This record gives sequence, structure tokens and C-alpha cells, in this order.
Amino acid sequence: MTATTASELAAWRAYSTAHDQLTAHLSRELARATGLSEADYRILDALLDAPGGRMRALELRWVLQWEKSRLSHQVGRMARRGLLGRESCAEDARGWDITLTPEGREAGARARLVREHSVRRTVLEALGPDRLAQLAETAALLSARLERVAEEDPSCRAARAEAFPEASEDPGPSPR
Amino acid sequence: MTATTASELAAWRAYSTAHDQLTAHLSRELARATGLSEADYRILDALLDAPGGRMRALELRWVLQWEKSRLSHQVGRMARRGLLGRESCAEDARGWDITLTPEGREAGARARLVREHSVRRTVLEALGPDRLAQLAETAALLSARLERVAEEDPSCRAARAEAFPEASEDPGPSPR
DNA sequence: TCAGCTTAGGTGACATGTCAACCTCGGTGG
DNA sequence: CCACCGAGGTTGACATGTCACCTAAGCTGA
Repeated sequence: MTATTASELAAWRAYSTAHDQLTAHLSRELARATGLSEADYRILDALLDAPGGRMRALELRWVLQWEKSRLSHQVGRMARRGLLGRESCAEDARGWDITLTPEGREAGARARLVREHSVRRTVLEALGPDRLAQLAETAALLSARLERVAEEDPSCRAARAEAFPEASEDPGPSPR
Repeated sequence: MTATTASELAAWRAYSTAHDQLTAHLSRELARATGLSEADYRILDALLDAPGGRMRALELRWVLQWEKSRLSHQVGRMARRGLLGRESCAEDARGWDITLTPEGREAGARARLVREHSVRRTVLEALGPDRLAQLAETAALLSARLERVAEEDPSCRAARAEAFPEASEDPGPSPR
């Protein structure tokens, strides 16, 4: 099992590099065409699909799988640019609704066109429907696996035990 | 054909999300176990494979596909932490060799174990050799496609380091 | 009703990434 | 020899992401 893993790791690495280049390319195209960052786009995209262009911050965080502070900072910046608004939430006084301003809606719509064009040209045409379907399946497998791994090991201790067989319980060098 | 594209775009999106979660997970595991960021790891990993643990900054930039300022900042930070050293380059007085310190080499080796374990557990075991090979093939297709697209679109040259420095044309609305 | 826990969200400090301006060295044509 | 241009790298300002901590509002049980 460990014997075959070397080439498998190499495959993973090659894939990983290609993916990074692809996403960098997509981001650059979007930024050049619309002046929006990838993060901006994710938020606008999510809100465009929400009824009334409005979504609870909590829900947005769930959809995007972002940390709450990341969302908070990002929304703050975009609100300052006039793309979003914050309105207090009816159901829960702790929460906030994030809303699209008219400018935000327009910018988002334009960004969607750009992104759609990019993806079609660089991904869909390169892969074709069959390979794309394969890819989606693979993604589903990975998601499922991730869920299981994260569940059984929330503190990620296994990876650490492998690297430090002698000391398995101290919290390690201060992260970052 | 455009009719089918909607579901294809959705597939792309699902895949994209899964990938983001996966890389986030891998980074977190690495950071928790070793205190190294993904960027730290990339550099250490590259240098571990270089003869003498030493590589020209130029070459490192090529291998990692990083902007030169990004490399410079990152190396500066890692040097401050005692993981890397900078030595003037014999062949070209403008250049620098980036070198692994003993601590850097050790940290890198540990990080490799951690990462290898993570990838094996979350990716290789989830996909199996066949699906992984598929994935590598798909990655190769995407890389090839990207290369073509970047070539026919002159404003995407930023991706390809500074192969062709020249005035950039109108960049659209002010980025960011 | 009120103490004590949990949850939604924000804040500030700091790490990282990007852009543009800058410095220095190497090569080249006069 | 030197004026000049282009390449390798650094720097500083700023955008973005993360972590730890803070506040306030909901919830639960005695």
C-alpha cells in the first residue's frame, strides 16, 4: 500500500498544481473584466439566487462555508463600496440580513456572464460532459470523505501523531 | 448546447466547492501539526528536493509559479524564523540562492510526513488508484487548455511570470 | 425571573498576497 | 569606456484571510 503511494502522491500534486493555475486564471479574468475579486463574486453570486437579494448572514456563511469573521470583514468592505447593505433581522435580533444594493445586483449579473464565459471556455470545452460528470462524482466522494474525517478527528490529532511519535499531546509550535 | 451548460456549470461549482474545502482542511491539518502555513510548506518542499537544499530564487519562482514579490516576502519571513537563509549567487550578482537551514530541513521533513498522511487519508483512500488516475488525466487536459487560452489572450500574461513585459492595456474598472 | 450557557456576529492584531515603484547588476551599442 | 535598457530582487502600501477575543441576544432550568 505504501509502495504505490509515491506515484499516487505525485498524481495528486500534478492535479493540485493544475487546479491552482486554473483558479488563478479565472480570478484574473474576472478581476480584469469587472474589478471584482473572487470573494466579491462569491457573495454577489449567492445573493443573486436568494429571494429579494437578501440572505441571513448565517445562511450565507453556510452556503459559502466561510468563517464568520471573514464574512463580516468582506461584507463590511463591500458595503463601503456600495455593493451590499446590512439590515437587522426580523426573526433574531442577534442576526443581520445582507442585501444586494442595485449596484451590487448589476455588478453581480455582469460578473456572472464573465465567469460563465470563462468556465465554458477553459473547463467545459476542455473536458466535455462525460469527464465533467466524472469530476463531479469525484468531488462528491471527496466531500463525503472530508465529512467523515472531520467528524472522527476534530482536533486533527492523527496527522500530528505521525510526525511526532514521541510527543503526542502538546499543542505544537504556535500556529503561524 | 448552451441548454446543457446550466447543469454543467452546476457540476463545476459543486466540484469547486469540494476542492476548496479539501485544501482548507489540508492546510489546517498542516498548520496544527507543524505550525507551518501552506506557503511555508511549498517552499520547504521544493528546497528539500533541490541539491544541497539550495535553489536560485528565480528557479524557485518558476517551480512554484509565484510572483517575485510574493517569494521575496515569504522568504524574508521564513528567514526571520530561522528556516531559510539567503546567500549571494555565484553566477549572477543580481540573484540570490535560497538555502535550507538545518531547522528548515527538519521542519520540512516533518511537514512532508504530515501532509503525506493527510493526503493518503483524505484523498487516496477516498478515490482509489483508478479514479485518481482519471483525475490526473483531467488535470492534464485543463493544463493544456489553460496554456492555449493564455496564449491567445495576450492580457493573461501575468500568469506566465514575466515572459513578456510590456505596457498593460486598459484594465477595466479599477481592480479591487 | 434570573443565572449561566450557547449562539450570531463584530473587532483588532497579525499573516499573507498583490501591485507598483525602486535599486542594482549585466549586457549592448556607440 | 559609458549611456542605456532590461532583468533579478526588494520594499512599502494596501487588500484579504485567520485567530482570539468581545458583545449582545436567545435559551434553559431551578
